[in-house]
Amino acid sequence: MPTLDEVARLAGVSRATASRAINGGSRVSAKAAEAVAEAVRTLGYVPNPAARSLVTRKTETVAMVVPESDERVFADPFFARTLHVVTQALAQRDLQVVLLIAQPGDEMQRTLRYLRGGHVDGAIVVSHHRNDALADHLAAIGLPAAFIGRPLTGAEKVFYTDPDNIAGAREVTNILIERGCRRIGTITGPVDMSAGTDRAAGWRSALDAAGLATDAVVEGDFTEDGGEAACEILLRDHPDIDGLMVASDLMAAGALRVLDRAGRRVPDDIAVVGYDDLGIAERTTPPLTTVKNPIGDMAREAVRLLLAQLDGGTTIPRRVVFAPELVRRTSA
Amino acid sequence: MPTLDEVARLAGVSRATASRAINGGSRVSAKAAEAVAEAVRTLGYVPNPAARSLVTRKTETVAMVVPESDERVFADPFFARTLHVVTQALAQRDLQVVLLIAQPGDEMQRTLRYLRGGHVDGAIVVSHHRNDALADHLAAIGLPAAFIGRPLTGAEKVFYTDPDNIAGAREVTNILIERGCRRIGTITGPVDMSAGTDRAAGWRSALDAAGLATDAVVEGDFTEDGGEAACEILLRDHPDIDGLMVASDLMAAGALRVLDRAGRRVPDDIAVVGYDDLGIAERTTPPLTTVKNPIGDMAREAVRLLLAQLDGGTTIPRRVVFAPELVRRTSA
DNA sequence: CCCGAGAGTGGAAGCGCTCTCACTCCCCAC
DNA sequence: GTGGGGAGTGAGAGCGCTTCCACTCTCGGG
Repeated sequence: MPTLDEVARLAGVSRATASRAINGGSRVSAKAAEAVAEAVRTLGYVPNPAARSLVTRKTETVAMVVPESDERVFADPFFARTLHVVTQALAQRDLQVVLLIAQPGDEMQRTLRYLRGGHVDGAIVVSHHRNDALADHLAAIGLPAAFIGRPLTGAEKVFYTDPDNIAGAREVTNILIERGCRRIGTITGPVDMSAGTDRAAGWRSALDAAGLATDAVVEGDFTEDGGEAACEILLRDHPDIDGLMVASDLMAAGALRVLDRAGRRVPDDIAVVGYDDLGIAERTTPPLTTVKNPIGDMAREAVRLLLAQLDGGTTIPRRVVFAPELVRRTSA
Repeated sequence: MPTLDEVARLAGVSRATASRAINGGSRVSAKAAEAVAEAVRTLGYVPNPAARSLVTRKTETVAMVVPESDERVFADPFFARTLHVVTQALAQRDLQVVLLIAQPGDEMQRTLRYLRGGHVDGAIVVSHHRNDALADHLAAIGLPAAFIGRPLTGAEKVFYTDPDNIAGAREVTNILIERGCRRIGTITGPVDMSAGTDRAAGWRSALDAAGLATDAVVEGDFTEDGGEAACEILLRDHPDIDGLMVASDLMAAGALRVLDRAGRRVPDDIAVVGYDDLGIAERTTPPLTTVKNPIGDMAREAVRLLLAQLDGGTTIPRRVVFAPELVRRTSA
């Protein structure tokens, strides 16, 4: 592997000039720049990133942290879409993305050590839970970071983007109320995630405003099987429900299967609404009325928040909240 | 950030001893080792990876290269499973995985520069195509690598694992022949991938042996929509087919939808077999008879091949081929 | 009692790069 | 003519670490 020294020698300049020529080239004569470029070409020189980052203290790498089981990461279109957008957005700045999938426990310790070790310049965190305490940890490490989805603890210490889940859930529940449902249940997300608690809160707020009962609640886990199981419990304990707000389309798909098996027609016997609108909602039978989760926008904004920190601008945490958008189909 | 120097000073030893104590600890007295460990703990010392890899010439990082559009990467369970297994296997050796998704073109150039730049110790390549010429490129760079799936060019220069696609396709096609199909078509994979050409070759070989016509061929692209489109063409051009071998379950799922719409009963009017058995095959209607693609084994083996190179053992290319395994369901 | 082996240690070189600083030009305004 | 300033350059320090080498010290065997 050729070094900068050899490039400089071949180009007939000093190592300092060669370095300047390679990085941006300001304060370098056209002649010198050309000679260096030529030398780089003939030698096939590629800068050694370790040496470079040893002195610049930059790695040009960003971690995408997903404190979740790998099965879920790939089963849920949410992650795919997020990773896609994040990767694209960071690639424009020539930043590499390292995907860190780590559940709480040993793996998480390894991940934190990795983040603390200076392997990356910053982190994007997605699908975090209360007990991973990532916001606190990252704030303690002092690593620039942006969260997608509001952390349940330590939110005030970090940058994050969040959909207005409370408003979204309230509005979509109102669709059920307006169409005449009087006994409305919900399958929530995990209560250790803000998307879980907020959407449940929105559901409750809509029912409270309408003077309806809020006891038909089962916690789900954002998976299809979990939605199925939750729906079975719900039907058993509250057989009279005529409306159902499910906190994610994936869970709703599972719930629809259960309703179908139970012989309940949707939306006639029971109207169902979901949440997310990431492709699944239009493929269920019947297609789901749902709320759009603007993950593309959120991911892009999270990248922007991260870059703002990397560029040395802000260090005072900022947050960006996205308004919900209803998508009406035939399930309610 | 504390440095090794500070650790050494606090422990009352030299930097050299502190370094030895931290890495393995051979040739270090128990007393010194304990003092260093204590100092590391109180200082919260984490080694600087850039400095370390500058001298060791190791990065403890492995790239997983996927020359494919990001949509496909996440739509196809093949990648999820592969990435999962690779990540798990490498984590046991404390190796980080960097996911590089890059289609031919500019992105590919960036990726190659990244690989050449010494950011990673090795690479696992999956879903490569003829024109990306990755085997040639990686061999030229001299980077330790292992391919999952035989490269169509340069296969002799690299380590790879491969399922025996020809045998698998032949055997699954024989199921169609044995059940009495006489007009058997195929939807192939992309012909610029070995999985595409090999499975088509296996299909052809089975038909040749049985003395049947091999003209009902349409090329697909390993996506669900592509399978749908290919099946429509096939039905239009060869309305008399009574058997269909599809080169992937995902495409077969699309084909089944087309057959359903066309009013053809499966398997009575037309028997269908797929390939891969990664979860989709059991969820289609009817469930697919298919061939198991042992991607877990292949991925693990690829990691083993890579580690063999990293550990300085072999440099003479080796390959491991996996025998096919039929999975009988109701579609044929 | 001495010598050699081996364990443990520290000094110092050096990995490949960036960047500060001091220097030399050269040009232009006065 | 002279002085000031900007453009271009190179010497050299130093980023934090590993590792070679030389050294000391402790034993056990002859």
